[in-house]
Amino acid sequence: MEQYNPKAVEEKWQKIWKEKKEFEPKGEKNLPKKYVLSMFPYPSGKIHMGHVRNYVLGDVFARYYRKEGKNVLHPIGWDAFGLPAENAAIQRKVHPKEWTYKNIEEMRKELHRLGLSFSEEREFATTDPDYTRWEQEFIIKMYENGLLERRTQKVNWCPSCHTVLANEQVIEGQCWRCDSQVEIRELPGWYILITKYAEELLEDIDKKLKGKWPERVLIMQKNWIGKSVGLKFQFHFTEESWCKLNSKFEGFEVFTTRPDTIFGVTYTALAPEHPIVDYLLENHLLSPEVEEKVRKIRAIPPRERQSREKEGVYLGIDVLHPLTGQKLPVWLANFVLVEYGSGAVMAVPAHDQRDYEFAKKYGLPIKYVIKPIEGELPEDSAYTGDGILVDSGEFTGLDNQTAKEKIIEKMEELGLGSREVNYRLRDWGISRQRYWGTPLPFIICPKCGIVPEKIENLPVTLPDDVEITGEGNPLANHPTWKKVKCPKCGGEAERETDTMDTFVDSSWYFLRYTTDFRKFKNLPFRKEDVEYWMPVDHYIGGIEHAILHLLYARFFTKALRDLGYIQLDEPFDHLLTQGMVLKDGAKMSKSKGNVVPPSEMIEKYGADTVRFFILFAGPPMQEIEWNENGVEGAYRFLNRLWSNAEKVEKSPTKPEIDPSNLTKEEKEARRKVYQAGQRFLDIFQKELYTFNTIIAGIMEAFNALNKLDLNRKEGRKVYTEGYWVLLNLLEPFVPHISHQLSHTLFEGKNLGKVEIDSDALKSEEVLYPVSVNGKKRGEISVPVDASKEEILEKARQRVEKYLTGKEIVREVFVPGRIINFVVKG
RNA sequence: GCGGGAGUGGCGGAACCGGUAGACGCACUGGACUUAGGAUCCAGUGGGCGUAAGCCCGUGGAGGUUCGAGUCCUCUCUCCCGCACCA
Repeated sequence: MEQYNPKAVEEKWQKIWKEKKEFEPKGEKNLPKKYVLSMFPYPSGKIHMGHVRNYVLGDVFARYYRKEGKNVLHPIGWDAFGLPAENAAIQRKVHPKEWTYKNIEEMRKELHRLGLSFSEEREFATTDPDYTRWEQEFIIKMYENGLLERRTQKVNWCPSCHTVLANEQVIEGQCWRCDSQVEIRELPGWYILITKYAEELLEDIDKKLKGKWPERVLIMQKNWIGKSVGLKFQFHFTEESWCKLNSKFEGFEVFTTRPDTIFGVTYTALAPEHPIVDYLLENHLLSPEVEEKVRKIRAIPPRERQSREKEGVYLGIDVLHPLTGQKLPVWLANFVLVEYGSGAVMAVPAHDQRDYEFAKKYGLPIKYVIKPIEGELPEDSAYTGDGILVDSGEFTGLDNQTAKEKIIEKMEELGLGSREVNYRLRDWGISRQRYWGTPLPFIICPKCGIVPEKIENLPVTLPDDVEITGEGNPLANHPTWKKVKCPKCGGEAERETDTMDTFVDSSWYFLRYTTDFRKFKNLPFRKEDVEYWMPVDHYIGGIEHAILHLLYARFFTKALRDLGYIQLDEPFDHLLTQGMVLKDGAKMSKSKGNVVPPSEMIEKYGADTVRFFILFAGPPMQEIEWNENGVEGAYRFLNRLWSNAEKVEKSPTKPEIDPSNLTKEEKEARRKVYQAGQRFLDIFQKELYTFNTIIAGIMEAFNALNKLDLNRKEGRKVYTEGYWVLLNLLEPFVPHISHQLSHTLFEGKNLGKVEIDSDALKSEEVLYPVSVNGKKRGEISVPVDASKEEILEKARQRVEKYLTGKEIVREVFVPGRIINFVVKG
């Protein structure tokens, strides 16, 4: 037999699969379906190990389900808008479009080289005008239905990318893409009102995703949405303060999650950017010293304030406590956030750590209104636990949880406040002041205001003749592109020159795949196709998308549902977040110089070896360490698999085996083969996905086969049967070598649904460990049908020396498991 | 600080419902073949003691429950990840 030549084998099968269109989904809608999707890549031009792991995992699922006879949709596409294309344009003077489509070509080739079973007819790039056309329609519909608006507000500005970022894209004050320090600017922009779906997005986490998505992703999303329930109420100014403010402000609103501590309020605090502070400054109502202090605090960016000490100043105005009528000072405090709640708080230093520190610093009174049920109030901090109310008027004596409710009710009854739900989630800013993105299909008319582009004029496409310098917005700088007639009045107007965040593009691509859209051009996707294929059964991707992409995609699905496009609440049924591929304990990156290019590894060992190693190195969720020795090990196994195939007796049918003629070793080998098969099925069906242990089982069975005496006719039959089964099990993991061997040995007839010979799994002998007082002292092998008494007798003999002179207090016999004698003396 | 996850040989990792800890692979050691081997094959490989049979110890640490604990409970240490002045 020839030597194992992975390159030749792999290229051969990749060609066959491509020619036969082996991996296209079938049109028949009565077949049971599985939709397997790995998150689509940004076409940077080169694949990295993270991609390899991502797509190989998806491929394993896809191939498994095809084996099971399912109709499988396993598509690929390109998340192709984005800044790197513009950076390339600046650095290398290539047009973003040219650069992008060239990269797609290259990456498609590299992925193809891995033998991934993708559908080709469903492939597209988000930059295709066919795709942007529908996205623009969705955006217009959202606008018409109050889910999108244009407004001017403070935004995160990345000075390096020259664009605005969504809150989700700012990580610890830095740009998610380039790590630059983000600045706050006031700019007009487009906002998707994702906050309208905050409650549903939160609810469905427990209702629909629990148990099927990794727990930590769900927790991250919950935290991001950040729901809190409490009381909203007004503080009214004292007569004097009201006059001071020229009767412009009655008071201000606060939000608290601790209405039970309302009797402990000793002061109130406003955010530095609060409108009342603005008014005080503008109208010079502060003393020079106070004004200076306020200006100083306001000069520090909110981000930076976090790390600073609590600081503030009394603003010279006072409010009245809504229940006690007590006069309370109004302070400005640097720890109050303008964007949360109403930008003002009631301060309860006794029961809130921040208020406590502030009060201590400025000598403000501290009034305790909750007493712990056990123990004492802390000496030098706030008491934030539960307890009994004291000094709280009619609520004194209640436990604080009950008091929370009662106080809210009371405030509502008196018309002083109301129950309020607050979310941390902000609206999704989708404006990007860049060229290479989907144009926002709106026209700003001096007469009519904002006017959506007419649907029949979609898509709004990008001009090809642009100059990309990195300075300013290329579309805004284009001499003619933005100059249009208003679709409504026909007058001179201007196109919106912002393009969309690329996360919009990736928020619905999985719907597009469901339809053979080259055939059905007049729709973004067919309803019946979406109904059949969605939700995605297995979605596989990196944990870095835990919030960003996954939250946006969930929102988009719900929004499109409410716009009447689909009937679906959640897009992704099961989510698998794969761990990173590390090298020398660190993420592979150019700056660390520890990148292992997949293409080199494939060239050297073949795609099957790379796939095998990645799957064997650890469970999918866990990080794995790239280890060339391990790769060698994988390569060695495939070589052995290849060269030992010559011992197999070629046959288009599985050999018939009569177990009564077999030696103990032969039976054991068969058992291991079918155990591997059983494990294979269990790991898919029980949703464990620990493919590393399937592979270990296959290796174990393979080792047992190779110990057989092949001079015996029965031995050769068992060996052949073993190959028949194991090649089938290996096929999702290492498809090329499996198909090749299967083809030459069995005419490809062994690849199909995995079937288990359950008789082969049974063993005639059972091995029992025998322990005395829980310590293993020996083992016995007994026939499966032996009686309990026979087994115990044999066990007693085996460990006799530990029993003599002792009294057996108890004999523990767990059938099929263990024997334990408890002795005394 | 809050939330989540994890600690098992020299390494990556196995261990179903509490039932032989270390499957499988890497690395290592010895041997075979060989001019040679970094190729391949065979054998060994948690630690300690012992010529051996065997004995003792062992899943971060300390307790506990149990005939029996890597697995369950309490306390504790360490590491990783996420969020972080959200009222």
